[in-house]
Order: sequence, then structure tokens, then C-alpha cells
Amino acid sequence: MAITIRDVARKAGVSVATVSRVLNNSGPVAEETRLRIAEVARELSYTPNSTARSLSMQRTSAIGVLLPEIYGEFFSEVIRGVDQAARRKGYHVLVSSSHSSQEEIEAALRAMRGRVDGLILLAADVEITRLLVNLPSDIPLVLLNADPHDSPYDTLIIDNYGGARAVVEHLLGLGHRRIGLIRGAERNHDARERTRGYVDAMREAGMVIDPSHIVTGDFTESGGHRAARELLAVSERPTAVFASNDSMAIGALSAAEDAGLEVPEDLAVVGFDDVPIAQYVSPPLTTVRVAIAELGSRAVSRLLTSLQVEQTAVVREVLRTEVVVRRSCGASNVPQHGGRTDEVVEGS
Amino acid sequence: MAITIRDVARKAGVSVATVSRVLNNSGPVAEETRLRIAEVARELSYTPNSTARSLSMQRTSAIGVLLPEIYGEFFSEVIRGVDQAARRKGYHVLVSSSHSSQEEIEAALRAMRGRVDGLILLAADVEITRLLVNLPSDIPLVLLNADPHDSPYDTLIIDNYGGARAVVEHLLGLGHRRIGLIRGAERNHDARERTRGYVDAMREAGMVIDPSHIVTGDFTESGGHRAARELLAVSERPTAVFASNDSMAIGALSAAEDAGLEVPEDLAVVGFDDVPIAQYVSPPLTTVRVAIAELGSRAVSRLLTSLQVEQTAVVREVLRTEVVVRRSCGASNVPQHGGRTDEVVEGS
DNA sequence: TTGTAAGCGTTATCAG
DNA sequence: CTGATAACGCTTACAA
Repeated sequence: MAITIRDVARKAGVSVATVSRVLNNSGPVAEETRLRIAEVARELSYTPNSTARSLSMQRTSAIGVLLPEIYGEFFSEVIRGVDQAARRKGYHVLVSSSHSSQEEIEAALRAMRGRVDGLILLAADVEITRLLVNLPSDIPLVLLNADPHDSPYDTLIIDNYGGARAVVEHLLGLGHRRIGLIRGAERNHDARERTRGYVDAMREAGMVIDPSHIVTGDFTESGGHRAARELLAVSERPTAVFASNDSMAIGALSAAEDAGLEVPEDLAVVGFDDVPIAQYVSPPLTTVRVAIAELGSRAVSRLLTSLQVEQTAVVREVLRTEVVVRRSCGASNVPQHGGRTDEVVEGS
Repeated sequence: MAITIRDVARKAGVSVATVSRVLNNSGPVAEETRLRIAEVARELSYTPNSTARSLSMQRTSAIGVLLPEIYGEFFSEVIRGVDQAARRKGYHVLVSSSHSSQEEIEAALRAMRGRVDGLILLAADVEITRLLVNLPSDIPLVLLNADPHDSPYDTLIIDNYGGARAVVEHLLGLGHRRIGLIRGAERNHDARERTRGYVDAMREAGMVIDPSHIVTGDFTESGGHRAARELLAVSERPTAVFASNDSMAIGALSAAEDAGLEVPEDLAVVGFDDVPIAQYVSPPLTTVRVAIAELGSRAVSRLLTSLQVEQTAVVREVLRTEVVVRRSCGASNVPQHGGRTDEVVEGS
């Protein structure tokens, strides 16, 4: 059995209350006593049991993060942002992933009950967000990438629409007329918005969208590869393709290569997210930059805020994006990769 | 205030003990009572407070994972493996990263005390492993990628030496004589072992290693890019390069492109890890496959085992690796990427 | 089959 | 300044 506060108290010849005061700097303690207790605690290398503390204080100093999955750079960047922000504020992070169904999420939420003070839920799936409305949750919840219209919770989202629109407009500006889209799953809110951005950009430029130029992927490299192969097989094949995220864009790059096409000469490719690796693929990927880690850290800030002050109204925050032009789109005068020399074209 | 077991007991007209018995299927309860209690619990949508339960049962059903950082696909894959295995066993996962110094790690370990039943520590840094020897830890600890000689703890490592050796031998077999090495930091155990594998493979093949053909990176893409640039600038430049991990190999690929070199024609490049993206870069990367997620899930298994049975002896486990031949090394007859058609050459 | 009550390790209130 | 002692919410002997 580990050392408890009683052991320290006994050895120092005081009550547990006094020890507790010293450890937490709460209440007044004679300097002499303080020193003695500190000394004893060190000798015994005593560490407070945080479970007991949590129970007593009615707070755990931990936050939970629920993700649909942990795969690829996007998610790891989010976790990184969460972890760093949380740590800075003295909070621990509980991670749980692979929650795709409503039941799984509710089970996970339940399991976290009493274990965390608040939750961050990455809920890009629109079906789920909808069902979440009547969630019996007594702890603060921040939603990430969820459809803000559906939810009665604080929500952080990326400017998917603006970013998609901007990058497609960039392609149009380069003279492309037949621009293909590799979209994500229809039930994914981010995917929807990016599709909407693409459609509007095309429409407003007076383009007619060939239905065969829109194919669906699943946000993975292999999905992007498959989708791109499909796209390259159509009769009037596109000269440019907008993949709804970088993973799929990278898959598309490899599909183009397999098909013997040069990027960007034969096919321009652009992505979305600006994951760290985007600047190192060949050719470096033109994409829409999102401060992914910041998405995570902001979620933490918001959560901790609503932990402290009683929430007044629901807050919705939108993270801006910007197009980062590298070589895969075929724009000229683009610097080499490796440094922070990417050319940023437009905000959104 | 949330609903507690007392509320359920009161409403059901029984004692808290009985409610507890129903909830945990412990002890005998009359079928009628059981049903009534279950019903009431549902009505109130009662969820047990896990902190209280932890305190009472002296176990948290949570494990902690300490990482030096969360960056790149390697770490996210480890977390993924841990999370999945833990979830399957009914455990929660506490993640904490950015621990580089001995003090930070100790602080993190202390903070986890009472919060988790066991810990997984990714400790590739040899300095740290060494200091860890006299760690006052009362909870089970599993080390990942640590120097097994130093530690009195259960340790899981990758067969770094064998993998490195095999992939370098593969390059030698392709006729390369001047093979460069982009190694990781000297203090990193994985990096050391991979370097050792490279050196031995070269020596035993009777090669003389040009000192200028060994440069140091930091396991990141940008580090690999810089290192490769350096390597390509030496007078008698290598015809092949072994990067100690895939991130650096990808950086090297982009450096080669910047230098106007074709891979693999002008320069063969191989990596280590086989991160998911390796098969989608251009050209697809020949590398050493490590079951990264499995590293995480095995660590969980080991940890849970030592939670159940009193540990007898320290267990050290080595994960085997295999060379995956894709196009970046220049071997002929390599299938296209995209599928699971990689050619696996040799075990280690 | 059920209830009572003693922990689990802290914090915090209230007397002294 | 310090010490009893009652929470915190739950599990688990031990009694009944």
C-alpha cells in the first residue's frame, strides 16, 4: 500500500488537516510546522492520491477527448494541440477513439462521467450531431467540426466553405475549366461544406460541373487513390482536381503517377488541411491551411472557460483558413519546399 | 449535483448496497428487486461516479501513456494501438506528451499517481532510461523503445538492428557501394541501433564507410531534408541513402527532387518504420516495416498482465521487422502501390 | 436476500 | 495556528 497523508501526518506529529494545508498552501500554518511537514513528505516521497482528491474536491483536473478514430496526421495534430494546452493549464487528457455510432459515443461519454471535468468531442458526422441534441450531459462539452446549426453546445469549426472556395477559385484563376472533386463522405460535415465551396466557386465562375467529375472518397490516402483513378478514367477527364483533404490529395498524387501523368503539367492537384507532410510530398502540395493543433488548443480554452464561469450563451467559433500555394497546382514562381517559404495567396 | 447511488436507492426503496450489487452483478439480489432497481436507474439515467468507484476499489481502470512528443505518424499509430487494446479490455487511456527531461517525466509520473493503474513510457532517450533506474514507482511500468539493458522494467523494443541491417544489405545486393546514412540523434536508442545495423552491414560487405556519408537528422521531415542536402553536396556522393526513419526518408526524397535528382535512378532512398503514408509518396518508399500500432497494443497487454499477476521476472520483448520493397530503392519488378501488394523481401 | 457501516485518501468546516 | 470530523460516492465485509 502506498503512503498516504496519514503517514505523513503521523510521522510529522500533526493532523492530516495540517498536512493538507501545507501541501495545498491553503490556510495558515506556522513556518516551523510547514518546514517539518515538507521535509517529512519529501523523505517519504509522498504523492497525494489524485483519485481521493478528485472525489473530495468534486473535480478531476482532467478533460476527455472523443474522436471517431486516431488515424493520420489530422487527428494526431488535434490531440497534440489539446495535450499542450491542457498541460499548460494543469489538466490531464483522456483520449478515446473509434466511436462511430451513436451508442458507442454515449457509452464513452458515460464511461467518462466522473472521470473528467469536461469533454471535447470531434463530431463531424452530421447524423451523430443531430442525435446529440438530447444528450443528458451534465458536464461541459465542446464540439469540434460539428454542424453548428444542430447543436446546443459550444462549437469550433474550420472555415471549410471559404477555404474550399478559395482554393477552387485559385485553380480557376490558373485557367482550369474542368476541375474534378474528390469529396469526403456525405455524412461528414466538413466534407459537405467543402463540396459546397467547390460547387459555388464553379457555379459563380460560370462552369458547368460534369457529374462524372465528382467522386467520393473517405479521407484516407487509399480512398483518394481509388477516387482519383476513377476520375482519370472518365472520357473528358479533368485538368485539375480538388481533394477534400490532404490525405486524399496525396493518394491522388500517387494515382496520377501510376497513370503516367505529370503533376501539375498533366493534372493539377490541391488538397485541404495542410498537414505537416504536405510540403514534403512530390510535388509539394498546394492546399488550404488550417491551424489544426490550434483547433485542439482552442477547444481546451473554450472548455476551461465554461468550467469556470457559468455559461451564458452558446459560443460558435470559426477558424479561418488560407490557401498555401506550392507546386502541385502548377502556379508559377513558387519557391522550393523545405523552409517556411510557402506563398500564401488569400485568406478566407 | 448529479444523481448518486443514494438517489437510486431511495427511489427504489432499498439500500445503496443492494443497488451496488445490481449494478455490478455482485452478490445475490431477488429478481424482483433487481428489475425495480434497474428500472429506477434507467429512469434517473444514473451513471456511477467513477472517481468514487476508483477510490473504493483501489483501481482506476485507466492506464497512462507518456510520450516525448506527439508528432508525426509514428506516435499517432502507437497511441492508436494503445487506445484500441485498452478499450477492448475496458481501460481508459491518459495521454501526456512533451516530456523530454528527466524532471518533466518524473513530474508527469507523479501527476499520474492514483489516476492510473499502470503506465506505458516511450523512452527512446538513453539518458533518460538510465536515470529511470532508480525511479520510485509503485505502479507497473512498461517501457517502449528503451535500451533494454539499462532498465529493470518490462521493455518492448523493435528489432532496430536487424531491420537496419536487412535494408542496407538489400541496397548492397542491388549493387550500391556508396551508401549514405541519415541517422537520428545519438541519444536515441532506436537511432543508435539502426546506425549499428548500417555499420555492421557495410563492414561485413567489406565496404569502407566514408565519414562524410554519415549525417545526423532528428527524425523529422525537415531534418531529413537538411541532412540529405548535406549528403548530396559531398564530393563523392552516395548512390543510395538509408534514412533512419520514414519521416527523414520523405524529407530526403524532397531534397533529391530539389537537387534535380531522380529517385531511384540517381539516388536510391530507403527508410524505416513503414508509416502508412510511405506507400503513397513518390516514388513509394522502400522501408522496414514495423507493426507500430501493435507495439502499442502489446504494451497494453503486457501492462495488464503484470497488473493481474504479481510480476516474477522482467520481460523483454522484441518486435520483428521486415523489409518492404517499393520503388524508391530501384529494385526491379516492384508492383504498383495502392494495394497490399508490396513485396516483402526478408524477415529479420 | 437485504441492510448497516466501515473503509478508500483527500479536502474543508468548525471549534478550540 | 491546529485538530477533529464530516463530507465526497462507492464497494464490501459482516449482520440480520
